Amino acid sequence: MSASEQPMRVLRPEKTLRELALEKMRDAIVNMHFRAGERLVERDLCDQLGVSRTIVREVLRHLESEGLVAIQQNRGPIVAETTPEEARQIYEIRGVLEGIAAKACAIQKDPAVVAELERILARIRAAYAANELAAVLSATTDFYRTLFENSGRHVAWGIVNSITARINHLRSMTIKTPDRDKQGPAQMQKIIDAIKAGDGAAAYEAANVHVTNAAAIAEALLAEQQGAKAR
Amino acid sequence: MSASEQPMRVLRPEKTLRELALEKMRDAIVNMHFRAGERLVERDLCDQLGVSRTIVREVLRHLESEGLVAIQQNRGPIVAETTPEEARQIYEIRGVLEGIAAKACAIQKDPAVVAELERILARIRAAYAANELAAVLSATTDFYRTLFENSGRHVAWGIVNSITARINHLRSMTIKTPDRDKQGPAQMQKIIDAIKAGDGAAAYEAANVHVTNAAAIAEALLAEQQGAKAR
DNA sequence: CCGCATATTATGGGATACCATAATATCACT
DNA sequence: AGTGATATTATGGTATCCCATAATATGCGG
Repeated sequence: MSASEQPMRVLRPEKTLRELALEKMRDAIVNMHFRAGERLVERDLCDQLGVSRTIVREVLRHLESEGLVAIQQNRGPIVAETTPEEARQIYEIRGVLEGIAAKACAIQKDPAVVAELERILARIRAAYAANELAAVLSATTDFYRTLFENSGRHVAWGIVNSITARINHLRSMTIKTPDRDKQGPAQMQKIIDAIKAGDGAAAYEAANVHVTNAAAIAEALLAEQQGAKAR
Repeated sequence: MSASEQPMRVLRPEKTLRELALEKMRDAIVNMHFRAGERLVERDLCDQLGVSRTIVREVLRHLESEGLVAIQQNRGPIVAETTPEEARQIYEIRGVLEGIAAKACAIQKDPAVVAELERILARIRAAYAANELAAVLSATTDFYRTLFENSGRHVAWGIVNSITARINHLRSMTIKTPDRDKQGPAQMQKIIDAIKAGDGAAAYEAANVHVTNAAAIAEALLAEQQGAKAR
């Protein structure tokens, strides 16, 4: 059969308007094109996105369930503010979830995955060296995605992805921290080493340490901000 | 002051129609008033819920983001089916999240929380004895809610709550299993004991074991079903 | 000029009616 | 029987309504 290799399916990427609007809005919020706490007036968003109010409302509801938008009684949606305490909780959750993904990878011990992770880590180091912080962030996301998807942890990846969006501003701050360009990659290397060794417990630990470390940096930065404000 | 104790606030539970519809729909799906995979025709739901299509659409979108509804290209929403593999992942996630909540409780070691947990566990035992399975489920949910909320893990509780909805049918099956009426409460007692002793690691382990056990039972039941179908 | 009551406006919550299109079902013809 | 044309159903999406309420502006009496 000529079609046995390539299943010849006619795929259609045709996303709905709603999905496009959702991505645009999520992107806008995550990249802070709105101030935290800013009101999101439905009719204004209709103009800005060029879609009807129906769509805007569906999108806002969706983002609410992701925690990026908060809807207050009779006042409508605003950009959700993530408190330091919530950020702490989010880092804690990421710590254990990334831990189990890393552990699962270690147990599988797939050389292809190890190679992929090493390629991505090289990209991260290069991005740090070139001081391209956006590239650091996206490559780091790739690193974790690889961990999750290759161990079949799709549900967990969905959760991590969703909650990480709420602390994106902290992520971009932590990677700018002095020495993080060495510490971060070093910790990720440990994850890879543990996977290569097939050591599940060590992989869990290494992934957990990496997140816990980022959490500590973020907490320090927030405390500093708080201090500066009180001054 | 006569009003000092009871702050005399005129609270308004005034939920929006949308929220009411959302709860009704979620309830209907979780309690399997729809078959898995069944199409959810918007206009029909309008009639059944007595609300406009606007609301129904927002609700369906919301439930999609919770994973209870799946929306397929140009065919509209259907009741999402949770595969055995997804169920496995969900149990794994619950295992670690309930673990960290239990651990946090153990570190706090609050006698009031311990007392509360023991009250709830007594209710669970009573419900098992009376063979009131719905009461077992709701009390078990209370047990875990107590663990999460009293350790301030609100974000994690939200996640657990949401993913647990997707395996509700398995939950009601596992608690019917022979011996689960003894094993389950015994494992929960271990969690309480560890908290009482302030032993974080033991509390994590006990909570994790409880969930892992439920997962194993569910997996066995699913395998059995599969076998029966193939017969 | 201040305090209060009263418009006014902005906006959300919700409902309808409508259109275009895709998927499906029906049917008629050869 | 199988092909093609047609009708039906339902989604994706839009445009407007209406009403209730929160915030703001306005105005008036002292």
